Amino acid sequence: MSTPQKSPLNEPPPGEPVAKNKGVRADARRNRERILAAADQVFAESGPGASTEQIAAVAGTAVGTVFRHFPTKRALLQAIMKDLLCQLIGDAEAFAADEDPATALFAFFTRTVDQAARKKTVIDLLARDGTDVQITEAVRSLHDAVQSLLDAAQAAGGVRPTVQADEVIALLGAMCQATTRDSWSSELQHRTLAIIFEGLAP
Amino acid sequence: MSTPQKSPLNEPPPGEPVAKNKGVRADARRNRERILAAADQVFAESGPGASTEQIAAVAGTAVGTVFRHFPTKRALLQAIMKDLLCQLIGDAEAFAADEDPATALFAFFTRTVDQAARKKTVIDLLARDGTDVQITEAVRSLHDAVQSLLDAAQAAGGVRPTVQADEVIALLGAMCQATTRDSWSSELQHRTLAIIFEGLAP
DNA sequence: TGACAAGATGAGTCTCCACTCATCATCCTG
DNA sequence: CAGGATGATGAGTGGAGACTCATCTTGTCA
Repeated sequence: MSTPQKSPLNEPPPGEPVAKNKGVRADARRNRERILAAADQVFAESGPGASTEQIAAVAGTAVGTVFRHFPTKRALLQAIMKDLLCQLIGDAEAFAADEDPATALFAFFTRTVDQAARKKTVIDLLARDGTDVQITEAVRSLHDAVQSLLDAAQAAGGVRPTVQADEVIALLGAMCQATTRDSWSSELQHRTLAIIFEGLAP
Repeated sequence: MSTPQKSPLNEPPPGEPVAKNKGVRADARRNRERILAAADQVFAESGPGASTEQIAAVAGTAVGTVFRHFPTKRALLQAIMKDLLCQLIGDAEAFAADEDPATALFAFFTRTVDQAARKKTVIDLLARDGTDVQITEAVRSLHDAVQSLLDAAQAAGGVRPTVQADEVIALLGAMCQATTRDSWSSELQHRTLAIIFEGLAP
């Protein structure tokens, strides 16, 4: 009962934007990355039902290692979802910068749905919020990003002014789930998107 | 090894539209109904993850009885999905008869999504087809029903002529899944539907 | 380089759930 | 109303998967 049983290691207080995680051993950091990558891949292929063992196998570690880094399967899922959200937000900003405002929103929409068809994980991401503070926070950021895209598009006359951001996000989530669950032909997917875009247009 | 081990009992050859199931004992028929009702309720509340034991409890039977009637959890799910599909088709026909063609499609659409918000089962129903011949067949019927609704609406000038039935069904499925998974406010739900209807309009 | 703490390992535990079967109850027919 | 057949029962089986922990390995720092 000397109690040096376990050191958390899961998410050290976010000192800074991943500030090189000072006292953490090099192999530990490496493993964490591998596990994250493996989980991303496995969840993408098999959905959230995939087993931890499977992830460990792909990562080339033992199960215990996975659980050392992420105390719960749920925690692992959340970590990935957070990453994905950040990537989505990045996409949104990129489109806002590159495309003209009238099409940036549509381009972002299409891109996201396309990706969802491959990454089954994105499902729960846009749908469920009641998971974690950090996730909820990331969702808010996404909302903001979509809001900007929408504002610009409306200012440019590309989208009807009465449309609101939560409606866009709702539609986005719905389409992501749908393309994921059963695989529409990409042709059907695009025809369906076209209808939605028509509904958003002035 | 005298082998009177088991009599199937699950879905006797569809002699006629449920022709009173001749040789079937009365309590058996009663139990089948109870189980079906219980499963409908439980799956609606807890999603397809609900355990068979739970369903048996609600039905007031033993697990064994459930498995006597439906050899597999999947089979039970399919039976319910089939019922639901039939009900949907009935709805579609009712709306086609009552409403004017331009709005019948939209009314049916709204009704279905509203119901889905309550019945979690409808999700997999409209999404996944690769389950069973009978289901696939029922899905085809639904497709036909929507097709009629759509044809009439287009003839009446209520829907853009380029819209196709599979697109409508895809949108319908997507919205059902979405409202089901996390509960939008019914207000958001209707605003979102409005956008889609706008997209379908000429 | 040696020593020790941080980390990795993986067999084992625990829980949950779909499904089975020997036995008992009920229906129905003659 | 008797007796056989059909159906109901529910403890038991098997398997899957999340999570643990005693033990071994390795990175790191003096």
